[in-house]
Amino acid sequence: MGHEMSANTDVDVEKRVPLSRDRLLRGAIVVADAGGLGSLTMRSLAQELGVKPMSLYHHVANKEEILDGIIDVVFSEIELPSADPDWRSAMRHRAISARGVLGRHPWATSLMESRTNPGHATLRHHDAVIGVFRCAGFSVAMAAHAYSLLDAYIYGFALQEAGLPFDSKTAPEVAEAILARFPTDEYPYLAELTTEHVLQPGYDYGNEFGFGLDLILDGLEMLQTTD
Amino acid sequence: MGHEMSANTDVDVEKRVPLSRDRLLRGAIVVADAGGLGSLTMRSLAQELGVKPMSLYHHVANKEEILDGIIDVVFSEIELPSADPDWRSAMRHRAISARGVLGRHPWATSLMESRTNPGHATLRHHDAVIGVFRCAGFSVAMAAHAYSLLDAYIYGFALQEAGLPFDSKTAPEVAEAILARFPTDEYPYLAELTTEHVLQPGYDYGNEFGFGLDLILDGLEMLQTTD
DNA sequence: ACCTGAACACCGTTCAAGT
DNA sequence: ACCTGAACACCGTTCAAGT
Repeated sequence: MGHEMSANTDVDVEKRVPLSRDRLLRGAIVVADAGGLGSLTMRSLAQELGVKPMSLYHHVANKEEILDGIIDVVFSEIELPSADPDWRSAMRHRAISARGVLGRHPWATSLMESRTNPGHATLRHHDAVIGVFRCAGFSVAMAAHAYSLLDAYIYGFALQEAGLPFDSKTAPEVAEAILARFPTDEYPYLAELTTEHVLQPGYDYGNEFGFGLDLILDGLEMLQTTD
Repeated sequence: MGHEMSANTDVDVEKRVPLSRDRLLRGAIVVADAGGLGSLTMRSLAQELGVKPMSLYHHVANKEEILDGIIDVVFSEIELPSADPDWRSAMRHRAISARGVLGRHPWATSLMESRTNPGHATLRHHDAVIGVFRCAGFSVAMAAHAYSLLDAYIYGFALQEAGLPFDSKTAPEVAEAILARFPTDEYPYLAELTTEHVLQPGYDYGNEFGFGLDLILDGLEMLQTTD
């Protein structure tokens, strides 16, 4: 439905614009956002772009290159950390931006596993983050530790969030359905946590992000001033 | 090669054993471990089991059920946390076990994103972890925070590790190749970190896991005693 | 009850042909 | 230079038929 609408409204505009690598990648992200990574095929992408499947091969060598490309576009959407001397707030800001971007492209996090061909935006992003730590006085080894920890947390949280069977808003209904499916006495702690926490009004799994992020930043701050 | 060997040595034994859901799932994990998730097809799995593709449908409804099933088998391989009153060491032990299991099945972490149908082993595992926190005196909300944080870190680290273009041992050669491909002056901090840290003899990315894990456990310990 | 051959509607990709 | 139709070797899955 949304897919068709986009094709209908844009088709006359897009028709005259010649296909380009950039337009191809943006189209791929639109398709993946709408229907998940499984719905992104050379044929579905071609249709989104108003072109035949074989035309795509004039702008990319194969589908692998598309996947590498859209990951790099996703990275380019994450705000670079500011050169603020306050590394903690720069890192906090950047972590929140990253989580937001990964939340808008739920297919992206799991795709990073198989991509070993980082693009320009990806490398520049990594460089900027490490730079903030180094300028704040972290040793090289400590910057590596900090970066590994922070990004593991961000990606892992995004992965968990993407895996939730509900969108944070409609949690209650679904949690209740899951709870009903398994015997409460077999998983007592899970049942307790679900009823007393997840099913409480106003619960939003997304809020858990800040807790972990601040705990990690606190720990890094302590190690740095102690060092 | 390894695939063929397994088929050759086991085919006579496996032939007489009737196909079962259990044997099917174990076979699927063998195939995915050997060639990645992309190599796991109904046809390749059937061949591994010495059977025709259509026979599989007698034991599972479809491929989705296989994916749900192997994720649950992977969860069952992770050691449950001991009922040790020392929650910190129980959690540390369990985190290391989880990371090891995910490292042996690199395809598993990214698969968790799309699985919204947790099996028995998965639920029991979650229940046991939450139980350790509750028994150690964590509030329900605090147990939820702690679990979300720890698992985000574990999954995220496993995802990063799976995405490395090298296995930890052969890091130097590959890192050098990557470094050569991009201009050092464009990514100065990345270059510095690579040459002065990653390329040092004895570097193993896997060692970063302990740093983050201990920082997180320290933070949780402090919050708990303060509370 | 368990297995299977043939067939269907899909994939990514190649190749030779069109403008 | 850019696009494409037909074809190839694959997918997951259905259905009717075998033992």
